[in-house]
Amino acid sequence: MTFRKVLDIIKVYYHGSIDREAITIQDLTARRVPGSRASAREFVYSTLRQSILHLDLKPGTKMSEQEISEQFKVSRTPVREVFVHLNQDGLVEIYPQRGTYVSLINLRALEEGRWVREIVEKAVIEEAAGRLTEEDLHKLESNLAAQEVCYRNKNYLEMLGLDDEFHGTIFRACGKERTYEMVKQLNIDLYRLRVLRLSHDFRWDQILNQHRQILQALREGKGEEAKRIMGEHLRMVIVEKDQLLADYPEYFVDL
Amino acid sequence: MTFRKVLDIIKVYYHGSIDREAITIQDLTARRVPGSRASAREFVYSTLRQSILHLDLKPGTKMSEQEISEQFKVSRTPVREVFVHLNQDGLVEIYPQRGTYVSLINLRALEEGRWVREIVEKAVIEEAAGRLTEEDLHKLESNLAAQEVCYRNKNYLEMLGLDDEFHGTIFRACGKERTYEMVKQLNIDLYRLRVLRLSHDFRWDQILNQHRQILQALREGKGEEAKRIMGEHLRMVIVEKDQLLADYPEYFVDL
DNA sequence: TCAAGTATACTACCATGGTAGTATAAAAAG
DNA sequence: CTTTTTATACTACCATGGTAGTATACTTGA
Repeated sequence: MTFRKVLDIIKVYYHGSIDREAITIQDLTARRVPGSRASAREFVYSTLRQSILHLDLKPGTKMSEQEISEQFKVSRTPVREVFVHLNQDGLVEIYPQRGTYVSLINLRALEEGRWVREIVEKAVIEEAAGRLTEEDLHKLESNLAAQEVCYRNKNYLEMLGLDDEFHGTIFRACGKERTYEMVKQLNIDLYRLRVLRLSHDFRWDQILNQHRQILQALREGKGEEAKRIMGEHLRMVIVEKDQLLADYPEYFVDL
Repeated sequence: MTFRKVLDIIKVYYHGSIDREAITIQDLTARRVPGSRASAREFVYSTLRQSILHLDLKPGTKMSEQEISEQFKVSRTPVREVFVHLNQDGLVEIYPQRGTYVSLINLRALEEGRWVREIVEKAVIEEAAGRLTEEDLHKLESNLAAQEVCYRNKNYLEMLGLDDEFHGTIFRACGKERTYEMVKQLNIDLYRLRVLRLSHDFRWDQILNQHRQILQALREGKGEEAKRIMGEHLRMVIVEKDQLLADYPEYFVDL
């Protein structure tokens, strides 16, 4: 259980040029982007969150206050606050006086998340059809262009992020940003699963194609068709419980 | 939106019309059992959460670490952790080095919450129809009986809780507990609004009646009818923006 | 009278030490 | 060898002191 990957991410965040030993709070705050007040808490939170979502921290990994605070060169107080936050996200489990662990991927939650996502995305896309502004459509087009580049370069992790952004843009265009955040929250385990199977379990060409069709239907104001394609699109994520439990038994829980 | 802008809004209304002496949590803390296993953090969290939801702490009220920790007789550390938690719930806004305030009720979020709730509840009730076990139906019946008692006693706050429980039971029966939590989270401001208008703005008799009809339709497996009634039921909560802003200008924000 | 600068009293943020509870392994008893 | 007891090394939890940043009242200067 090493945190080397986490440290790599820290370096990337801070322009990749900071000596690991030299990272202090002062450095972090000194390099903050004007307008964004990066507190230690926020920094540790966003870093750890991403590490968990990208499976740099595997499900089940132990994360002690002590160890994390040493790695991040901050005290245990902000780390504890981050744990509370991540616990609410469902990304870590806190066992008092025993330890804090990265949550296992919950297969039941996976199914439920997909169910609600299909319900909500279908409703949203129906609202979106014909209502999107030119700017919205342009944003979606740019996103698709980026997706194509990622597809050609087989940069699937970034493609996953763009996928999320594609759907998020549609929600935002309808004034449903909070809804999108909630759906994303419910599908947080699905996200980890998709990262886990990035290279071998996805038909990225089909996904890309469906995105194109959705955009086309939206542009033409064909709500029903967009809804239909979206349904197919979301049902593509097949969760083979038995296979997953066989391949990665230590990552999953089913309750 | 800048912090400053929000602060100005709060400042004006806070000094203008909110009685500082009304912010007392002493009564609630009396319920803490000394031998209880609940951690200080959990106790403070659940107490404050309920206080905010029940409007014992009005929107816009200042809540300093110092003050809260003294009232709860705990240190500032767990209080800070609670603030992080409440902040994620959307119940408080933290302005670093400035203060922490009970969130204003967001009228946009209100509309969005109602929208997604109607979408999801309709889908759930369709799944529920004909699938509920005898135990589920019995639970719903007991709930309705309790609602009738509350109605006769004009105990509307408890009735509101039973209302939530009624809907929650249906979700749980379908294995959609997490979805329910999400919907509740998105409707957290609606809850506060309902508490605010408890006595004068609701037709509790109609609500009770609709609950009865929903249960009946569920028992008979009439999914379509249950769905229709649920739609009416949820659309009953009318949000008159202008009226609200006129009556309680200091409680709301619209962005 | 009024604007600009200063002093003071706050705030949330972070570091650190101590504590009760828990798991593990060694030692003792059967 | 097995079970029980004890010792030790952890854990998250909480209390407390100090700090940088912010707002406000006060003083100063025109």
